[in-house]
Amino acid sequence: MTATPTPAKGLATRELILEHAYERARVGGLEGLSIGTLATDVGMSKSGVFAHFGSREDLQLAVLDAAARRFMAHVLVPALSAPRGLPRLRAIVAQWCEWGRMHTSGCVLLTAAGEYDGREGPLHDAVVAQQAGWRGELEKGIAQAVAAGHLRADTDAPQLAFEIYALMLGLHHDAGLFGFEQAIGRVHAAFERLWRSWQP
Amino acid sequence: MTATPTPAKGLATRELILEHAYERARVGGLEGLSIGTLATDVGMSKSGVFAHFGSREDLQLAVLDAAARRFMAHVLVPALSAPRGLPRLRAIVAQWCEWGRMHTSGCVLLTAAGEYDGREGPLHDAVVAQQAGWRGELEKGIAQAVAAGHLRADTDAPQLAFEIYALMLGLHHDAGLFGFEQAIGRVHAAFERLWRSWQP
DNA sequence: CGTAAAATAGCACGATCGTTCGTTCTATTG
DNA sequence: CAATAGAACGAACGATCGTGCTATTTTACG
Repeated sequence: MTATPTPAKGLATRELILEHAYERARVGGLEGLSIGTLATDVGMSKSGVFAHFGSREDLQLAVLDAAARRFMAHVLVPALSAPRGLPRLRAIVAQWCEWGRMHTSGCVLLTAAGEYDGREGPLHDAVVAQQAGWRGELEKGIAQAVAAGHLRADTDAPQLAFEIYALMLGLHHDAGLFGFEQAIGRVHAAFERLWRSWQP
Repeated sequence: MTATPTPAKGLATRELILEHAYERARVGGLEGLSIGTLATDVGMSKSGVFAHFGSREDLQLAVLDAAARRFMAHVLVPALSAPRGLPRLRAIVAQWCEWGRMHTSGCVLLTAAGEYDGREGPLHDAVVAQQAGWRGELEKGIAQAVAAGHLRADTDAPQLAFEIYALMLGLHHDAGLFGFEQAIGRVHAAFERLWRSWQP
């Protein structure tokens, strides 16, 4: 069926490692990743794991990238099948909430934002680029909703995108500490108020 | 003047260690704290530092507690001199924003929430207790504003407290990644809308 | 001043860290 | 079959980790 275009067979191993690393990073963050424990997870030697990435930092970058791809595939891609404008925006939020439910025990992207927002280096740059890109997607969706007349013409897209993001941060925060069910109720209520306050 | 009731002189050393540890934890989190580097910071031996806390975990708990005390002293205490109700609530938010400006490079309390929300143990419990306590203070302030007629009588205090907290999470997130000045503008705009939507 | 207690230093331990190196195994290719 | 490239292993490295122990120094008190 799906023939591997590149003959690389050991590339599947790399993917397997990233899968385990992703789960580890959800709990302990990218900074908590260690090649030794990771090697035990996948049943390989430390040097075997190490060879796939060349350095711990490159492993962390690969995990961050994998997390971003997962997020986009789970949140943005399904929402694109909803009609442009507010419906798609609502679909994005709905998928995002579902993502939050699946990641109550920790999200790699948000954890990474907290880990590297005060430092320098490739990981910081990657986090900023990832976050800026996602914010841009949000703003694009908002602009489409404005163009479709679903939101007020004078809607401040970056402002609304910020408030949406803030609510999702609140969801993740409260879900992790106080439980998802309570948090998602608050988020839904807040979003209804938010949409209403920007409706034309 | 202020005579030390307990004769402990070396207790000042403990405070000095906590001061350095607090600064370290702002960047690297409580999980990034190491007794070795901390000892170098304060110019002591590892064992000398270690003896003040008995274990790394107790050190982390002490830093977390110190951070909470600092937060309360900087945000809640000054706001208590403002009149009850909405003015005090606004004062809390204002002081909180100022706290956020001072901690653009990382806040121990928020970092800790992200580090331990998916784990078990004393640190998790301490974080939950700290966050629940602060949320309770917010709700108390909201209830007073409702009682004073500054907010609608049917105001859902936990809901409003959640939304306030979410905006502050947004401030910290955006300030760390995209700069404080841009973020604080968005937060101010969002808060004005928020107060208005709950006014009687 | 002398003495008990607290504070700090020094040293060592087992463990783990990221990384390097040389070797072995496997599979593809000519 | 022989040659070659890639993948994984195993051992070792220097460093650092948290944590015990035992001296030694410093402080507080009678």
